[in-house]
Amino acid sequence: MRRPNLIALSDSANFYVSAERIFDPTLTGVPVIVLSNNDGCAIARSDEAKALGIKMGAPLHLIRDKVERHGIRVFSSNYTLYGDISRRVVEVYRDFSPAVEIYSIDECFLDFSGIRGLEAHARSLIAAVQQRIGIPVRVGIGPTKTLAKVANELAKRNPIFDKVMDISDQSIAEHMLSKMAVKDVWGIGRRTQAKLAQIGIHTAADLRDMPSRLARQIGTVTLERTVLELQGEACIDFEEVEPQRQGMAVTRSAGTPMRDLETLCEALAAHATRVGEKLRYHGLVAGQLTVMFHTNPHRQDRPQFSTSRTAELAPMTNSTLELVAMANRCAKAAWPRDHADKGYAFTKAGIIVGDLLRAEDQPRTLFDAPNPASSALMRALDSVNARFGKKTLVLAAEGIRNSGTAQASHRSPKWTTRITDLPIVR
DNA sequence: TCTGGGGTCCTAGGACCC
DNA sequence: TCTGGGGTCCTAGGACCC
Repeated sequence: MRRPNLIALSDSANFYVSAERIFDPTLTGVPVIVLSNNDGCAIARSDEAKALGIKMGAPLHLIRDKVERHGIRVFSSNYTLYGDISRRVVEVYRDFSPAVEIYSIDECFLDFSGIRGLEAHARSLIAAVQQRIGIPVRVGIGPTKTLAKVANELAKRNPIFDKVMDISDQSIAEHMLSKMAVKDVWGIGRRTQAKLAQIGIHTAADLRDMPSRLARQIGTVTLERTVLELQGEACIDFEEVEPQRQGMAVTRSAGTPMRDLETLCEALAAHATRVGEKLRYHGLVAGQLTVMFHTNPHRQDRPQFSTSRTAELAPMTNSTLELVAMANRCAKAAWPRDHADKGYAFTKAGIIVGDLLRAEDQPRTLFDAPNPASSALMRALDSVNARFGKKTLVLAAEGIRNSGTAQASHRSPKWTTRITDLPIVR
């Protein structure tokens, strides 16, 4: 296990917007937002859009007038593009650090142990990412992950630091922590902040100085680790190789509420289908499937219902047919008996799979041999949909009402991964 | 019928993050 | 205040076993 004594956190400013800007220079210096799935709300905003008061997660229909008044440029999310740009940024990072941990699509931890001239090194990295990929990044440096996150946060908030902040020096860290609100520390959310406020802990320095046992009492071991990390003791592993992921989910809010079992099952069939595609793409099989659905929690004036049902997948599978069948069974089992009285309106449904294993590691049993016809069918299904577009072939279980309703009317081209998207090729 | 202690496994839900 | 989707980790409590 790698235990760096100096860690850098590099993150991209407004990553999705920055990715869109690479290929469209007219987006520079103007307000830009990127929307969530289904074009529901704003999930990335350029600095100019933030300055106009567009909040994270603001629903598009509520900011429509602002968008038109200020000529804000609007994009549907283009995850294929962002994923590919992210991969290219990581390649650059590898030239500046012997070990890189990919933390999210726009953040990486880098091992900076033993590097002389930390700030200059960070500035070379920033320049290289800008020049080779065209993405602006910022770097925070500290002795633990939590302190690197603190430093990155400082670099983000204070333009005066010009994108680099190094708090590996004890006295600088001391000064900075006393000025930072505790809620801005990595791992401290609203609930924990409220609890901490009750016992007079308001700044990151207060948190660092609290007894770690007390931290464990009022929070969990997670809060205790945060305290120790702020003190400079590394408690969170540096994960160079991506750990085997534990689960995978596809959940969606429904445009129109689902009021009967049939409609719910159609939505779940579509989600299970997508889960199957993701499993096969990653070469995984699942041993467990969970169905969840609930009413709108923001409408407390309406009858509330929230449930989930988990079932074992034996043998393990990534076959759409089996996933959809199991989703159906779970949905029926979980369907509320008092629905006729209450008339629940379900606004969200999802499929979660767990117990994931690489398909080649799947245990073979004598009686449950994998069905070769099914895997050949799935390969055919995937290749047709890859060639002719998503949802060219679907299971009838998805129904026809739902098909093609996903909104993405402002999608940019897949500039780096789909040659036919390039204007010159069309 | 009432009573002990200790352990594992599973699930649901909470909290947080990007 | 309103709100999207996909993750992780942790804890409490129930079921079950010896």
